[in-house]
Amino acid sequence: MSGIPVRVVLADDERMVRTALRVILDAEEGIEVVGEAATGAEAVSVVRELRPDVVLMDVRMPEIDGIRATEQILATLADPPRIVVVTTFENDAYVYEALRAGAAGFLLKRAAAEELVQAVRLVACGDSLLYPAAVRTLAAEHAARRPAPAPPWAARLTGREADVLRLMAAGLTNAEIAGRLSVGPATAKTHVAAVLAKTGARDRTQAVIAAYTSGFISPA
Amino acid sequence: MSGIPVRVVLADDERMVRTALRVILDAEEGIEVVGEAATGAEAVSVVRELRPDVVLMDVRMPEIDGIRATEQILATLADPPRIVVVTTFENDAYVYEALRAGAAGFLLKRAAAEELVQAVRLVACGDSLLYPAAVRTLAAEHAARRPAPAPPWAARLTGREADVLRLMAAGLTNAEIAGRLSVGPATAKTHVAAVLAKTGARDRTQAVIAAYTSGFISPA
DNA sequence: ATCCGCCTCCGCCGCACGGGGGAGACGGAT
DNA sequence: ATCCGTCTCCCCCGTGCGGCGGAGGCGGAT
Repeated sequence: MSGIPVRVVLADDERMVRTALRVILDAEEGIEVVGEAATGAEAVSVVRELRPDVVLMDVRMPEIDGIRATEQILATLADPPRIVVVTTFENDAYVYEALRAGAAGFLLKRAAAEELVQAVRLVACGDSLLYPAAVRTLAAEHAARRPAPAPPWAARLTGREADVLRLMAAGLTNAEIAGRLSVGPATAKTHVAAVLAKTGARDRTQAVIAAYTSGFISPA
Repeated sequence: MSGIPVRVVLADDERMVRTALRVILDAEEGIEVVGEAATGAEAVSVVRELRPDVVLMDVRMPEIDGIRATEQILATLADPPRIVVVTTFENDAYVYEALRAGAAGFLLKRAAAEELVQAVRLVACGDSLLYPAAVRTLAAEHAARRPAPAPPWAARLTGREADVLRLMAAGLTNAEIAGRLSVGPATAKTHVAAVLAKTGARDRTQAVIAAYTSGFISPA
């Protein structure tokens, strides 16, 4: 490292913010702020011209917001810079939008100067991402979805009943379920009735809903 | 910062890895490796005794793996250290498990020394998380789930029909839907029929399935 | 040998459901 | 003034569905 400095472009509609960031970053060894932009459109052209290593991109900007600017930069440039999206609010929607747009990192404006510097260094040298507490939410959300809220009745279902519930959740009628399982229609009905009783569902629709909401089957 | 050094504990079953990490980290200003552990159980007791700021935890270890060790540390200690999980493989399952266990960060063993150092500094100074490319997957997964696979019929549903579909997906019968919307049963039936036609569903169950799988309503 | 859980089937019955029509009222679009 | 989409409601009809009870076979547990 530190052979050639990390070249950074700042994109923010407020001059003061840009100045503050520039002061912080220019004071650092191996980091050089090479350009600024006040709008999303300007950011795109500046980046296209200067080809920086890292872009600090504000989300809220006139003309084109940071998200779209990020999309455009990543879509139109070969070997694009790593883009760190900067925002004031820890708004989930922005985080996800930024990630979807292809941002390499995400940073809050209230982040400490150290965090800012490390963020720039980090995204510059690796394919790593930097994150504020928002990731906790993302991760927790994902984690919460994984082990499922534990369906209490799932364990009580017999193997055959589980099969039937899966087929019910696929939208099959009793007759179709019977055909698929190579059993008589009466048998299918019996299993369905058992599933309804064990899931506490009033009808097959509620049973299917329970199957989805409990994670017994995934929407995918 | 740099007032008091960041105190780090290394947990990895291979001595060579521990040594390598120690060499890298000890060379850094403001970072001090204060302890090592070769097993998950050992990691728990060492951390309990030394109270470090950061723990670099290998996932694959004898007796207790890194994930469980992380869980135990976070569950039993007040003011626990920030734990960075280190692994060789970019295995998604490990990432999610680690996050679920409460790890503050995630790092690949093939990460550059710089990344390692910055990871330690980062988790030590803020509530920030550090990430390798695996986050891309996580984020992409989340992003992919957000805008939904675009339900083509959703736009074709009228406001009332959308209401009805939501109530259908809640497990209500036609009569109940009518009551909830303060309309006659016949009207509810009409709307239901329209929903079935537009979603291409054969019966209400299939319509509800479509609502779930298309993201029209969320399992949560 | 006995019990119990699971799977397999059988009837009967009531009803909500879904298909196929038609119809009136309101509002916005042109 | 006319059309069209939406919401509202009505009829009939067939049937799949769900509730009820009963039955036989088969395997494991004790």
